[in-house]
Amino acid sequence: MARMVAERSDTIAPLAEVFREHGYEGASLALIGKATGLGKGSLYNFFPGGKEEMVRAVLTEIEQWFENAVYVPLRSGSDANAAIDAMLDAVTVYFKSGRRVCLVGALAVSNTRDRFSRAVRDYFASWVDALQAALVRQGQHDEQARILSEDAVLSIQGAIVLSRALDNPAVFQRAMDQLRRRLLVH
Amino acid sequence: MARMVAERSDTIAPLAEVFREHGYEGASLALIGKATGLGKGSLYNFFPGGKEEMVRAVLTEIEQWFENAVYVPLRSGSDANAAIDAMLDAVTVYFKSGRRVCLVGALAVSNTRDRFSRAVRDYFASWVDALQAALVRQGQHDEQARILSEDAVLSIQGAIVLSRALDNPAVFQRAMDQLRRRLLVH
DNA sequence: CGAACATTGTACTGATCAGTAAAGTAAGTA
DNA sequence: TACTTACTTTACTGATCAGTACAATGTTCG
Repeated sequence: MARMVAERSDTIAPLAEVFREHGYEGASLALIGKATGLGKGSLYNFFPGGKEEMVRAVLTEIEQWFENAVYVPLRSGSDANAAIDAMLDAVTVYFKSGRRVCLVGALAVSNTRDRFSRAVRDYFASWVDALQAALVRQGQHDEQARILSEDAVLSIQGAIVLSRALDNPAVFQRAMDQLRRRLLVH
Repeated sequence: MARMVAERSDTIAPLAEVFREHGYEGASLALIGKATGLGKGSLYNFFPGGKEEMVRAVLTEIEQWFENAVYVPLRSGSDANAAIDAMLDAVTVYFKSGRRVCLVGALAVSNTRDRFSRAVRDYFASWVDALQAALVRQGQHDEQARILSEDAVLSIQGAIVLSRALDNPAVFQRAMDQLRRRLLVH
């Protein structure tokens, strides 16, 4: 049949969006097909492991994006303060002020948690560790930096939940402002 | 057929648990039947509206529990500080230090959000408002109390996500300790 | 007793689910 | 030109989905 020369990599973004909007179970192959513009045949050609492989591909992509855009600057940026500030800007854009769900966070509270538990744990552990490293470079003690970095990551996740629940992006914005006050050295 | 004289109210608790564990879409009638010990006939006898009515019944029950155990003391308890302290104790037990998911929070990030958006919004709005009232009684300004109460509710939701993701209830505990420091007047 | 009613199990509906099989088509390559 | 490989469509599988229909049973009350 007609070839559309689709590339596997082109499917990741729409795949991510459909999993974010409908969750793992809620994202049916019909929905996935509509979102990607691909039929089942193409989908199983690119992802022989089915939905599970699709989610893993999406998680890998997300992990890489955060690694480059967030974790690397936090771990080894020349200016720790600037890296933290950039992180807060980046997540505000990435999560669209709470209008966009965090797929990894959603997986963490779903029944599919066990299936992707390692990826979920790694994502959050890397984030907390990277932020802790930046806070230590700022001059904070290890324990205090740990508490602050856990608090920051958890606040971002909670801000997504609450701003969506109240249907009010300003809640997300206020939470980010609050984090700036707590994390940045003036 | 044999009667087991089940009461509708007896089904709410197992219903809540199965929705928490599997989400709205993931909780199939087969799962629900197993959790409640009831067949489809009984389930549809008690809840003619099907799954949607079951979730609404659960949400009503949750709302009432929080109203009595948390919101009322926050809004009008004689000791605002004690009410906030009791709230933090109550949620630690209720959410089992993050091992138990918040159904309302999970609905807020799922695609079924629209269907239950009013109940979800009301739950969180009541919580934030009640906590704000307690903080104002403590002597805080309205705006600062608002920011603090949003921050507290969002931190609890985020603590559930992060402690589940890291599979570590201590994360939840540390978050509650942090909240105690921020909310309580010493 | 017997009628009205509430509760329950079973069997069914049609829709949708994830996944498979295979044939068809294009592009690249020898 | 012939062959291989990559991609796509179509049609199908059997399982499961939510929900319905209904008969069988018990309880309650006149």
